[in-house]
Parts: sequence; C-alpha cells; structure tokens
Amino acid sequence: MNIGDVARLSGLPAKTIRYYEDIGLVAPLRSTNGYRSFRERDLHKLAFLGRARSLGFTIEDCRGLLELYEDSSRASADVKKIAREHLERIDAKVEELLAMRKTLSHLVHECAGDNRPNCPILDDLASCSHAAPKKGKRVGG
Amino acid sequence: MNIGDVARLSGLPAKTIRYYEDIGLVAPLRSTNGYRSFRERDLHKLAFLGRARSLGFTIEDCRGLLELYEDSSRASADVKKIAREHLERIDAKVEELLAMRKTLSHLVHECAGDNRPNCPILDDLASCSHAAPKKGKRVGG
DNA sequence: CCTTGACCTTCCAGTTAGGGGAACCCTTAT
DNA sequence: ATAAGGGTTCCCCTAACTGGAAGGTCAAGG
Repeated sequence: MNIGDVARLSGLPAKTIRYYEDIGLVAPLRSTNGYRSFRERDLHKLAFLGRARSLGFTIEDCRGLLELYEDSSRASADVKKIAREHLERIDAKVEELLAMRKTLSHLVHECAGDNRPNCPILDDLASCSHAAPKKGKRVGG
Repeated sequence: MNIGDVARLSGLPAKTIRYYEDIGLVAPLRSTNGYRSFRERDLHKLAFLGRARSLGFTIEDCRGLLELYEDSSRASADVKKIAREHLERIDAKVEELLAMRKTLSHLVHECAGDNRPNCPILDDLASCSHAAPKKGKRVGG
C-alpha cells in the first residue's frame, strides 16, 4: 500500500503519517521507486495512533502505548498508569477552563454590549485586585 | 523601573515582558545604558495583559482588548464580542475534553491494572470500529 | 583598581504536532 | 509529448513563550 491508501484507510493525513515515520512511530518499507510501502501491520499501528491521538494522548504517550501494545508480556498496570495520568491531565485542564468560564461568563453577562464605552470586562482586566499569576505552567494556550 | 521591578510587580517573567515588547504590546522607554525603563502606564498594561492571559485570551485577543481599553470612545459591544467568542472557544474545548474523559474513564475502570497483559484500553485503541478522525482541528494537544 | 554578583542586553534554539508549499520524481492515459 | 495525479525531500510556519549563551552595567567589598 502507498501512503495515499493508508491515509484513506486510517483517516490520517499523509503529512501526519510521514511525520510519524520521522519520529519513529512507524517504519514502512520502501519500494524500489522510493515510495513508502505499508504493510497491514503498519496500517494497524496508524489506526491505533489515530485513535489514541483522538483521545488526547500525547505523542510520547502514544509511543509508550504502542510499545506496550506490541509487547505481549506487558502488564496492564503500565497501560492503565498512562491512561490514568492522562485522565488527570484532562481533569486539571477542565477545571482550569471551567474556572475561566465562570469568571468570563459573569463578565459577559455584566457587560451591556452597546455603543457606550463603559465596560465591566475591561474594568476587571484593568483592576489591580488579582493575585499575581506567578508560577505554574500556563496550560490555556 | 527596570524589567525586574515590573516583573515582580506584575507577576510576569522578564522573558515574557521582553516578548511582549517584541510583538508590540508594550513600548517601554530606554535608559542611556540600554536598559528598558517602564512607566506606571507600562506596568498597568502588563498587569492587564497578565490578567487577560490568565483568563485564556490569546495574544491577539489581548492586543484587541488593550486597544479598546485605551480607546475612550470604544463601544462595549466590541469588548463583549471578543469575550463572547472566547467563551465559545472555551465551551467547545470543555465539550471535547469531557467527551475524551468519558471514554477514558470508562476504559480505565475496565482495566484490571495488574501484571497480566490483557487490557481493555489497548483493545479499544486497537479496535477497528472507530470513525476515521478526518477533518476538524485537533485541539487536544 | 579589581573582582564578585546581581542585574541587564541581544540573539539563537527548542517546545507540540503537524500544515503549507516549493521543487522534483514516477506512472499512466491521452 | 504532455498532462494529471500520485509520490519524494526540504524548509519554513504556527502559539506563546522558555532556556541558555555571550556579553554589557552597576553597586559593594577588599
């Protein structure tokens, strides 16, 4: 199979598949003309990666999961650990977003949204009463 | 004030403040020795930016908000529009994360997490029954 | 006067997970 | 011969910074 075929079958863009080869997640063969030649096994890996990515696992998580997937003597505890940590990251992010959401929706409701300049949103942003946001990784970007 | 002072007062890292100058969000003066020299007004702007960023506004949002903040003839509708759109982005992201969370927490509960290889998490990732994730910006990264 | 240390400067590279596009090769059909 | 529709490599771009190197400035201490 050429890259276009696996792209269609896996649902991943060809660019992404090349990238995954670049970083060592898949290792397709090469035809004599230089084209990548994918086996069933490569296709399965790519589908696995696509599914894992769609659940929000990072590439490094995927690398670990793929390794465990291919290791028939794995311990399910190792898989579960990766998943649980990811779940915790998701929960943390949701918490963070909901905190933002709460403040924002309050401000949006307060704002008249007309052609006058008076604006509670700007008032809030400009007010000096917020705790200095010092340490802690900025996740919201 | 030197950059260290405004960093302490605003809670923003000096690196970030230099970056904000780079991209034209603040324009401190320069002392004869080449050091940046911040006025009260610059400090206020930086505090404003820090607060807006902590609410998850993008840098471009911040640029717009700052412009409106400094325009006394603004319409609050313009501010509200930026905030409302941001709120919608947050809601979309929360939805996405909760969908992931739902699947993941289910899988984590199903997995024994012991030293045996059998693992429902890997089974799910490897199953071919998932809709091909084609278009739509990947937000989870 | 010299040094130490804390500050400041600029510039370069790296981060995530690819996307866009150029320049070029391979194959098949017209 | 050429056009279309694959494929290839290569490099730059994204957001919003962070880290680090190499070096200038300033106040204090010996």
